[in-house]
Amino acid sequence: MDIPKQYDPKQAELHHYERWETAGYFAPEINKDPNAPVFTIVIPPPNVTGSLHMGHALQHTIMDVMTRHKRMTGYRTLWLPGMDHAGISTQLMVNRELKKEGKNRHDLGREKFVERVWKWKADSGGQITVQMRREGASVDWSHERFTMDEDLSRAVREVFVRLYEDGMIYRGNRIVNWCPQDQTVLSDLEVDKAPQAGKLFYLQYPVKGSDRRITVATTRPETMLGDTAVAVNPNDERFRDLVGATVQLPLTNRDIPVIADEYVDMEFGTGAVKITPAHDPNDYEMGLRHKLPEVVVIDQFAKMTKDAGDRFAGLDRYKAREKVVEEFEQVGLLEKVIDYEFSISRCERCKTVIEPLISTQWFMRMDGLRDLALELMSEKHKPAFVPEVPYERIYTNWLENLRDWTISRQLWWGHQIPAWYTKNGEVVVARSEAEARAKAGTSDLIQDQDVLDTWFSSALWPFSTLGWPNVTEDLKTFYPSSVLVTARDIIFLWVSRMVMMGAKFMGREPFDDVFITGTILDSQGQRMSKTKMNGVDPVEVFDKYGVDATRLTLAQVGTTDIRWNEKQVESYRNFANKIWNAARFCLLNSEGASVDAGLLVLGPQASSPAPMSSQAQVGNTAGDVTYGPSIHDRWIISRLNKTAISVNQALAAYQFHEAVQTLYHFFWDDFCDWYIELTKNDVTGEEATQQRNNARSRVITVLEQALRLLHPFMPYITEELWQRLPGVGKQSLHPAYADAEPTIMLAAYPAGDTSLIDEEAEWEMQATIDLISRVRNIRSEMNIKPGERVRVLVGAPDERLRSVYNSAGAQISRLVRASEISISDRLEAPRASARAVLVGGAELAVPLEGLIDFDQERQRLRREQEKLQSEATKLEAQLQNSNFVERAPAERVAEVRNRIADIAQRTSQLQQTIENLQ
RNA sequence: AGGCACGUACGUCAAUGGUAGACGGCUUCCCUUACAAGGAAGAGGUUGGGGGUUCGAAUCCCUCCGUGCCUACCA
Repeated sequence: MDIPKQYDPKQAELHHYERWETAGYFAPEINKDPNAPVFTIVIPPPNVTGSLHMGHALQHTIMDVMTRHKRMTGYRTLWLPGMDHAGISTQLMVNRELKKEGKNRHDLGREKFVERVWKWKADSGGQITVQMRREGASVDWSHERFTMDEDLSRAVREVFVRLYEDGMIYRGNRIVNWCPQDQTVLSDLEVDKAPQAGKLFYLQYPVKGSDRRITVATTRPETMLGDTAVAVNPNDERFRDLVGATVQLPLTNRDIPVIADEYVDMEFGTGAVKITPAHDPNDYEMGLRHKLPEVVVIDQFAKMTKDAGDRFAGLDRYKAREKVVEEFEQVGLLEKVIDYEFSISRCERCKTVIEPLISTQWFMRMDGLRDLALELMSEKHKPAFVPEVPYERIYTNWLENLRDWTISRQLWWGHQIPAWYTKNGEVVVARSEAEARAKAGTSDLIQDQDVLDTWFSSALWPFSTLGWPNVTEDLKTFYPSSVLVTARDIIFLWVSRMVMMGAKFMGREPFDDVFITGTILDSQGQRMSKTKMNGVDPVEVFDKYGVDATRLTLAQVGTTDIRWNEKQVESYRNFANKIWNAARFCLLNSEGASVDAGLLVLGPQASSPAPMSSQAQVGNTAGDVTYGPSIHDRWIISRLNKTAISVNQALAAYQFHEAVQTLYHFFWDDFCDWYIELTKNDVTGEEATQQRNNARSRVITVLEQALRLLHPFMPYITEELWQRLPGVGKQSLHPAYADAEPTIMLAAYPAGDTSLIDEEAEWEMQATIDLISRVRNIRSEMNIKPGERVRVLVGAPDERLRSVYNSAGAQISRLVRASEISISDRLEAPRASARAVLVGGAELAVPLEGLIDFDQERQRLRREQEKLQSEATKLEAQLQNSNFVERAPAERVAEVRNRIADIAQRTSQLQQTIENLQ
């Protein structure tokens, strides 16, 4: 058999995915057990414009680990993929294309433009679906959905109509975030706020009928043209007499009142605020309170209107700012200008500065929906956030302070609002134009030109993708989903809205749990972003280290923020190579052997022979009777079962880091470093004896179980190797998948069996490991050449220990390169020996005639003694404390006493040894 | 401004209130017939500072210092 010495991830990544996909292994229908429990995840739909970034790779890895684990455990699993139409992003993308052709969307007109977007999607959208296949994501592509699919669009219209009929959607005039570039309204969540250096202008307004002036401070002088009041705090002594007065608004011929409002902060600026209800959200609110007129001086293109006055009309807002300041200076009303840093709002997509404008938009009333979500949390504790702290509170606090949601957008790409207007301006909301005509009693209707916020359709994702409003089999089977995996920055934008919509239209939460992943930062601790150019491309990492190594790195990120560290991936690349070579060893020694779970049951309870390796436990048939199992055989089975139990527990608790660590150490430390080494003598025998073949079968069976355990994390290498193992086949599959062709992804996940945990074997094995480590330590410290053989003398008063050492004698000799090993009840060794103290009062000596430096040896032993002594000192101090002895659990106190006794024995043995060296 | 996290080895991160660990890096030795992407043996910590609760604190409480995130507002 020809197996390369190095694992080549690309080779393994080439074929398996396609086979899994075309064979239908990802689809829930592959599971033939009618009573199988169900596990569902809906993917957070990436933007159709997007390509894979680290955040996706992280989320997908975690979702895939869970899905593959559940699938192997026998669940009917659905991981539903799809994409979001991403209104603004996509429209921008196509706009840019048009620009290159010297056109804009208005040249095409709405219909042609939308066609063009669909064409763009067909040609170059959905890069990410290719990358997801590379990742190994076991999503069911037959369930792939797009938020603009006809079915999903129908769900959108249905929800809109029902909410409208319930009075929860309304049309109104409000101040909104307006993007002058994209020509659309934006929700608060689509606006980026960032501090920026600017200036604060102090403007003086003359008070009528007096020679006083009142000074207001502003960062946006151009808006003064639309001022309709000056506000002061009612408790402010400085302005008390001015409340009710009239001021002459400079550069205009308007008179405006001085009003009093609690909102005004006396400490800030001059304590007097100019009020521009049409161009500032807070002023707008105040305007409503005081019934102030709204003078619109800036239009939707951020240019000044004619109401700004003839001199300003048509000017860009920043030009107008300069001119206003200039004119104030000329008339001597500019008091001062100071440098001032304030935060400025920009469009999240195009980065243009937002202009607050009053405009007619559609809104969703959130109070009722909010209450439904809060009720789910308080009464059913759904959804359960992982980690619960701090996300549950962040989520509920936000809900409690929720404002109405602006749902209309002035875009062409998206779900056009299902509202029609008659000639008389009547509004008809309907599921279709036909229904609208019937309702209105006329066919002379014009549909609202706006589309819905992209997040409107995303909010329906957990049920719209399953066929709602039809009550389909999918909907009945897979709703609610089991867990949502996402990043923390869309808890409000998306998670909360799905919960509200799920509660409203499905009557229950859309998912049981919400797993919030950590954030992957760059090596400087900065967030990765396109603008900073500090992102790491997951595909490049795949190419360099392999998908499996990258997945392992990402899986252990879990919920904590971490700095990206390529060294970690490299280390898991090495781990993959270790797996490869362990398998290589097994395969090179596999003649006459076969995977057989029966060989793994070696305990006294081994019972009837019934080969059922597909059972989700590590075998259950009679073991090797002819040639009794060795300690290391019993030991590795114990370790394997402990590992399986621990990994299952960790996964159930979303402890991915724990699961990865457990698997890593089981495979590398227990299986490779000890088990393979200890079993090598038997496995590499020249003669094809039953004993050799059993040993071969056993090691290959342990390997097979380990590959299953690793599969959810490392799908490619495990499948690649598993396919090569002798003895795997249909019988390896979980019973629910009995019809499928053999694949590790449908094999039964080892559950672990507590009855196969063998503490006795673990203790005995530990004694052996201890002995080997001691001899190696001596070799190393005494600078004994690797090729040089040593004699090992062991004295063990305990009979059990002697038998342990005896039975492992050959392996020990091999691993410490001993020429001979002699075990007796009392150590008798030449004076010129290096010595060590072992467990249970046993001692060890390595005769080093002519090699030993007595001084050096004494020092080595004293260091050993000191280590023990300092530990003993601490423990004794604990025992001195009567409170500890009285109050700590008896078990704990006993532990300390035992340890002290053990140390005392070792110390005195060491003392003896040192004295004998004199 | 308010709120919330975090601070552990040189680096990145673990650790139900019970002897602080892993990986990488570092030192020494070894291309020993699965693997040098490897093997063996080591060094490295008063868990940011101070105080408290407790028999016992990395862990719980207070405080200071440092870092990050979120929310609101900054006229």
